[in-house]
Amino acid sequence: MNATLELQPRKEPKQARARRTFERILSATGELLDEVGIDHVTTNLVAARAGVNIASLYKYFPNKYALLNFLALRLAGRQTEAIRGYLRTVDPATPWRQVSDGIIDVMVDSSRAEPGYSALQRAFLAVPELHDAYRRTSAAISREMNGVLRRWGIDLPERRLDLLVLIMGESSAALLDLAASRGRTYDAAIIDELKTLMRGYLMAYIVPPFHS
Amino acid sequence: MNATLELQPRKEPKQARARRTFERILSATGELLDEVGIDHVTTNLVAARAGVNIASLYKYFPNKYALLNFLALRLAGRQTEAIRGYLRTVDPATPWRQVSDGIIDVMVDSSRAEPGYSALQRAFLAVPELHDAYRRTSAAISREMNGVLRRWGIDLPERRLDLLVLIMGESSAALLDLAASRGRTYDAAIIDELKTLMRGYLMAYIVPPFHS
DNA sequence: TTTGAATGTAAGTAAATACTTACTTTTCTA
DNA sequence: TAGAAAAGTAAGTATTTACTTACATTCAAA
Repeated sequence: MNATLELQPRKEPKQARARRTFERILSATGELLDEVGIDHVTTNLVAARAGVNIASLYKYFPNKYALLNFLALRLAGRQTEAIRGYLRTVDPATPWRQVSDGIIDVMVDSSRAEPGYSALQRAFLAVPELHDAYRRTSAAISREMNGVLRRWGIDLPERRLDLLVLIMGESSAALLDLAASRGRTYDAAIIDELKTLMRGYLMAYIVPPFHS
Repeated sequence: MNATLELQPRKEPKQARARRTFERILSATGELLDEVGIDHVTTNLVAARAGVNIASLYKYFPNKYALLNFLALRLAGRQTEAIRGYLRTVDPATPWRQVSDGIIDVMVDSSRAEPGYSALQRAFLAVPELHDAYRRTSAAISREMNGVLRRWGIDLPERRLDLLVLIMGESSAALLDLAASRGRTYDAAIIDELKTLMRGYLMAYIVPPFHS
């Protein structure tokens, strides 16, 4: 719609009280995204849930999409960080199948800890205002994963690797969302299938006879 | 929100002129879903794009979600029908990998022919009002696919098969959406990867050594 | 302890949005 | 071809929604 919509926060909270207000706005947004869906999340509703005045919300965010954008980037950043952390600690000798499963477990844990995550993941593509956040997030995850894929012996040009990561990221996101949407606890059966799905995909590239 | 929101059309168009109006409303909805995203699709905008009075829209649909619900069910029904048609005509001796690829091609073709399809597929889970349409659609596709999976030698209880179909459907939908969202022509590279993804998943169940 | 900066809010406004009413025009049927 | 049913619309209304203004309170540095 408006090509030049400002998506950055107006200012950072500096005092402790302000940081609490800021965080309560973000938590409320995440909760409401899960509860009522992005269609029904309004800034007035967020402020009410957070227990702050609507004017306070607009002290920190110039508009609704800046708020969603900030939350989306934060949650995606935490998820990327969790994956990075896992990859740092995992024994390099661990079989790739196990690492693949491990990454999925990390994503589940980190999504579970963050209300609104899967709703936002979905909104990334549905809401034009969030496209940019989506692209930056994808790029960050690609950087993290490209090295892993190479270590597993997948020898492809950078662009191809990015594509693989994109495929894995999108299908994982969709299935995590699905697993979360049926009851508030993640559906373990769906998570298991997601692991199988990822292993099958990777096998096509790691175990040569199955390539195409 | 409102637990008893009516989601059925108010009435069917009976005369030819009325059918045209009805169709123009639906086309406009599909186009706008692609162009501005579900967040910015309003009934007034739909009516304007369709070139009909807003009151005409409400002659046929009691509210906005009934319109989205109707369109979602129609598009999903057409996609299911296209798959059914493909499966009827395909030679039973065709290798499963080829059939798997074929189904994806059918889905691509049928999505391409229907503006708004991928946006609605995404909205299915994001908008609570569409949850029911989603469940019915999933069930219809399961009926279609369960037989195929059995013919390919996947011997699992009905509930398990439903789960596999759900996984395949969701990841396909996500990647079709992705393929459509980057430029209006479907990104062929993503479609290829989707085929690899599905074959890898099916292999885990069809080729025993790779199960688990 | 003063004072300015940071934080917070009461009470709005303008615009957007979902939806209706009251009426006219078109089409079908007997 | 009259009359009724179906279809269509001009012109709204009520509500929601995003966002602001003008002012009050709290905090921290001097």
